Amino acid sequence: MSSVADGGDLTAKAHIRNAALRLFAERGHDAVTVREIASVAGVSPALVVHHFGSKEGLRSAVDEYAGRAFDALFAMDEQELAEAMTGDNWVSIGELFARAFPPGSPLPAYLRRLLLTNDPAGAALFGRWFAQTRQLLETMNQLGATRPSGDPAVRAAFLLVNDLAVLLLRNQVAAAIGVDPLTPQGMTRWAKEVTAVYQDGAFATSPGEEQR
Amino acid sequence: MSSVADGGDLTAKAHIRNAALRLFAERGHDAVTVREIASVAGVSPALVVHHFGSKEGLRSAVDEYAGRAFDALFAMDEQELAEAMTGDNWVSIGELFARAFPPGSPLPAYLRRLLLTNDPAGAALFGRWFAQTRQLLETMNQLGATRPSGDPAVRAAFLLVNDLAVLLLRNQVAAAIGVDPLTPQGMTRWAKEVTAVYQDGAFATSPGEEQR
DNA sequence: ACGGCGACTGAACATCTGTTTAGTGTGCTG
DNA sequence: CAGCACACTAAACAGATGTTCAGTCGCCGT
Repeated sequence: MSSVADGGDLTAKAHIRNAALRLFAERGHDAVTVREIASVAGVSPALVVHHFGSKEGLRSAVDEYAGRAFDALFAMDEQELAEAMTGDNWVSIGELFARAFPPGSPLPAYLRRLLLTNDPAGAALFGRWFAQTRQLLETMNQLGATRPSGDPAVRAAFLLVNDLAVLLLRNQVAAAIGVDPLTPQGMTRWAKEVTAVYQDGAFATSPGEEQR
Repeated sequence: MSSVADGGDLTAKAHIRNAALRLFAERGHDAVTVREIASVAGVSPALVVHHFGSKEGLRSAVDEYAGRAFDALFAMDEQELAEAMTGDNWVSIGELFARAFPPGSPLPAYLRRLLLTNDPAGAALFGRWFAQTRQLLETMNQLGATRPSGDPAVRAAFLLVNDLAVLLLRNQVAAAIGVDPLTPQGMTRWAKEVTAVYQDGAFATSPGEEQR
């Protein structure tokens, strides 16, 4: 769990996994060499294949490890979550991330790789999150906390994808608005706008136009 | 412009650029070899470095080419665009893409790579789009088409990022809702929900107050 | 016809890649 | 203590990688 004390009492295998996670997240799987991972982990290249069979084995081990960490974010009681989300209090995935991981964690960046390199691990993760979002909205709907939608699947995908966008484009957003949206300050600024739009909309309902 | 007749009267240099664009978009810069690009383009590996100096040179040539194509999407008259966007008619970036590029175009996937890797080309592109989105909202605001926001920068980033998310997560979204959101059918389904949320919000206004 | 020039190629080169092999030390178990 | 399993390493290997080199071909102006 902790990534602050990387020189702690971790096993060499864990060191390798952590080094690979960080390097994969920063530069992508193919741009990172086994020798590099081994060097960062402070071991010999031969040891990483000894422990993980191959570079591909290491990759899937990291995928599984990261996937487990991500799923833990969503593993809260859904009913409780739905009740906490009354109207003006949308808990975004970004907030869950910032709450669970230390500031310098490579996990957000790894999620980006996972989702954008269309590998099966990312697809599976997205599928699970989509199902959970959809169910969450259904529950909130029954609580009267949401406006009903004519297309619940697309509505859920839209909200999920919007949340993920902040994670995926974190760096670009930070450069644009001047503050990292995953820091506390950035998050409150971001959340205020998200809440405003999700509550009242962004467009003026035009005076003469028809109301749907 | 045209990518339909790839075997047409294009110069070999253009063939190489196109092949690289497609392969880079599909599998990432580092996972593609010069020999592979040459093979797809039907030329020798030596020719690609003859024309582009190095693999890195080819990469930046492709970046520039793609960036030009992307910017062309936004190069419409802003005032006109703002007026077209009255309330229930938000023209998303995804729609601009689908309107400009043929279905099988590698450009959406390349945009994903561009924004995913933190290379300067992607950052510059996002910066330009952010500025344009912000100005568009400002214009729409003056036309009374939008609800004013307390934080225009974040509002613009939020809307831009939401649009981009559909492009970035296109495959996952397609798997989740059962239709590619960049096809006409997918776009109308998606746009309907986006419009609904942007117009009326997604949450019920606080319980006990004003149910529709 | 000729000379030059640029597109284009096959083969070679040095380097880097993931992986293998053979081996060293170390701690645990009988 | 003997035996053994396991973490770990240095060195080497085969193949792939980006790039270079020497040279061929075909076109175009003179």
